[in-house]
Amino acid sequence: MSADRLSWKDVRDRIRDQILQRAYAPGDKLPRDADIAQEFGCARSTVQRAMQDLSDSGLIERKRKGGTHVRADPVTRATLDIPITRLEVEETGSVYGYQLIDRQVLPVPREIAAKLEQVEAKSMLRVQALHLADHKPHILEDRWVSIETAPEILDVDLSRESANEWLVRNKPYTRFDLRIYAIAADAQTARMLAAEPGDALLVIDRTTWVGADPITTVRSITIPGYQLLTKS
Amino acid sequence: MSADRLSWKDVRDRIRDQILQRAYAPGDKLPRDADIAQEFGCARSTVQRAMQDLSDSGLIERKRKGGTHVRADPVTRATLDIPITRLEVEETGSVYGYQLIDRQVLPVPREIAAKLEQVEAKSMLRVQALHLADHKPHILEDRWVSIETAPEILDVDLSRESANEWLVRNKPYTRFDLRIYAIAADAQTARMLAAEPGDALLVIDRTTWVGADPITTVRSITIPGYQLLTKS
DNA sequence: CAGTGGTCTAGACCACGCA
DNA sequence: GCGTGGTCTAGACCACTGT
Repeated sequence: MSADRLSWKDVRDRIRDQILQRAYAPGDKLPRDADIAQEFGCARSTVQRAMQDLSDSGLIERKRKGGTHVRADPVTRATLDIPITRLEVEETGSVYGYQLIDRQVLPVPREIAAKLEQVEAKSMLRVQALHLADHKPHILEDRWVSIETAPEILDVDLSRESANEWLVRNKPYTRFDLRIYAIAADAQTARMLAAEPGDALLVIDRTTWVGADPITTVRSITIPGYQLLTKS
Repeated sequence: MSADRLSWKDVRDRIRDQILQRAYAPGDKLPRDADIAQEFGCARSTVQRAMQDLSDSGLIERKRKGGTHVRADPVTRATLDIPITRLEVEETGSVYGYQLIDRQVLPVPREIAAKLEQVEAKSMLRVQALHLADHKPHILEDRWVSIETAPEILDVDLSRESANEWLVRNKPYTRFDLRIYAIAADAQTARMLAAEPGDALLVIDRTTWVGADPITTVRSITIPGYQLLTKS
């Protein structure tokens, strides 16, 4: 009934338990991988795999020559999945809808250029759109798309397909930046989202690059009551 | 000048580039690991390591027998690190401060019990406290701590050490839940945070368990303008 | 049943970083 | 320098799951 071989998850769980039970306190040094492997009777690479997982989850810190230590300053490390808005809506069983509000090629304001880490401010495509769930407002997005990096966006019929979806499917990025904050709805935003002026709204700013080239920066304003949940 | 051996990161980058350049489109099937290994002239486990990374970052999906596919519904997957509040403040170069507002053993409201996934509502320790940065309000926390799971909390001098810090250092969890949303400041909250009533505030709810036993649930209300940033 | 990813092993060498 | 984690290899077997 008992496994005669240890999997890396078994090793991980045993080490984690030892840490939770204070056999090793925060800041303490753990034995070398090789010693742990010998103690557990498994290969060193199995211990290595377990340690990698514990390190990823923020429980321990590993350094060459320095060894493995229990983190002295524990962090809560969470994973946030931000799907395409359409899928997010459909996953709750709601009907997804989409409205293009505005689409213009405009000179880029200074603060948008800064977000994209661009020195010279050229013209970009600005797209404002509303995502609907069950025919009611869900997320209002205000987006700038680089025409240099993604010229094809000019040929996309953005009244049919959201820039969100087109970009995610057609312009993969290599790097991105997310920031999350709260704003109070102004009169115009409130009208668009069918909210009251002054309502507190969660906002998600996302900027993406491919290499050093900026693709897009978007400010997604959610309806009152919207919550972000972590996966694990 | 050139590495004669491929590292798993090299393999990952080459595969990622092929995906970015549409050699494989969303939904497409990639070759078997063994074939890729042969093509690249490396061991299969090296390809496996690369694939694991791409899978973790949400670019591909892998199934036994099913093979490896480029994700048809790309997600933005971010990592969120939430440190101890004191360290978060000190990292910005500010002076950290802390004030205990209230500490009482109270019967648990129904909605708090629900958050903790508890059926019977027993008494818990409720702690309200304010974290300061440079002597100004920073985060207001409203916390419930399970006396059954963490009885030692009753002996901690919470006017000196924050429950946040004590718990993180002394009650490691095995599971947690995070939710992030926005609220408008009510009169009392505004007063505590030196904000204006109606200000939009970012709120982080965190609940932790060890096994099936609840440890604590906390609602952290941040000052106006607070931003959450992702790590990568 | 059979194909594919997941894991384990044993051994080797490398790279980083502290002394 | 030298100790420790990081990685690579080659091969084997396992486990899941589609056909």
